[in-house]
Amino acid sequence: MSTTTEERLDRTFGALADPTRRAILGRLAEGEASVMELAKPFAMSLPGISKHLKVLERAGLIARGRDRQWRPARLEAGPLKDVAEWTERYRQFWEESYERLDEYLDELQGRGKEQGDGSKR
Amino acid sequence: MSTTTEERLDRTFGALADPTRRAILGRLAEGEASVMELAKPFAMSLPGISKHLKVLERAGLIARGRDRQWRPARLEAGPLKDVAEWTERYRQFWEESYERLDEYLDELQGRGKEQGDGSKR
DNA sequence: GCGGTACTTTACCTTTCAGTTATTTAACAG
DNA sequence: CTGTTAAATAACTGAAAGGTAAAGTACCGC
Repeated sequence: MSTTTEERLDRTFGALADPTRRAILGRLAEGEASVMELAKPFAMSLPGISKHLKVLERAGLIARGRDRQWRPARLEAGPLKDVAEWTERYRQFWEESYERLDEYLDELQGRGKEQGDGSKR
Repeated sequence: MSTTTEERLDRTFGALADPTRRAILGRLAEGEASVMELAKPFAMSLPGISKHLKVLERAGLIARGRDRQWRPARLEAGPLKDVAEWTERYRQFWEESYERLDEYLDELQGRGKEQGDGSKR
């Protein structure tokens, strides 16, 4: 039951795989907000928003407070750090493609005449 | 039809929200591999792996080649760059908590006497 | 062509997900 | 206590996800 890193990433990525939930996080980056406030930009019922908040809460991306009849939500970015760290491992691969693109552009510009090119790898 | 950034992020985060698929990407970071090779570590049928590969391909995270009867997959990290950039916006929020922790530790250690501190925010 | 290897596709099943409306709980204002 | 506002919960629906077994496709070696 001890929620492994893998399970945490599952929930975090799962929570982020929805535009409404990402937009809610975007709003919360500006400060905490009530459910009504969070719902305003969306053509969605309140229970719908409530459900999204529960998903975000389960992923640890938000925490809920209490202010009289309001239950404000606030951003908890811890899981996003895990996402950033997971992603970081692949940085070389997307930077690499720019390197290859640069090479290719060099080739086009100047000495463009190596061979017919059978396979990329 | 023009696949917006939002839709691309949906598919990317969605694809990453599964441990099998993340493990496949991890394997592909070491170089391209056939479906059999990719399937080996998992207790899952070949069609299962095939489906996961299709999800990854739709998200643009892998590309498929052809080498005789094999259809090797290779990593395409472009979408991960988008993830890194999306996440970056929230960096201040997870670093912020460490700052507060640092402050707290400073307070405990040495000059613990700024003010009474009524509310955490 | 035939048999084997490496997949992909199809058809199906079960579980989860995103959304709804209707009902219930909680906190306040008179 | 009554009514109103804020939100959560329940019950339901349709669609998508994740898995399987079985059939189909593509390529190779002989």
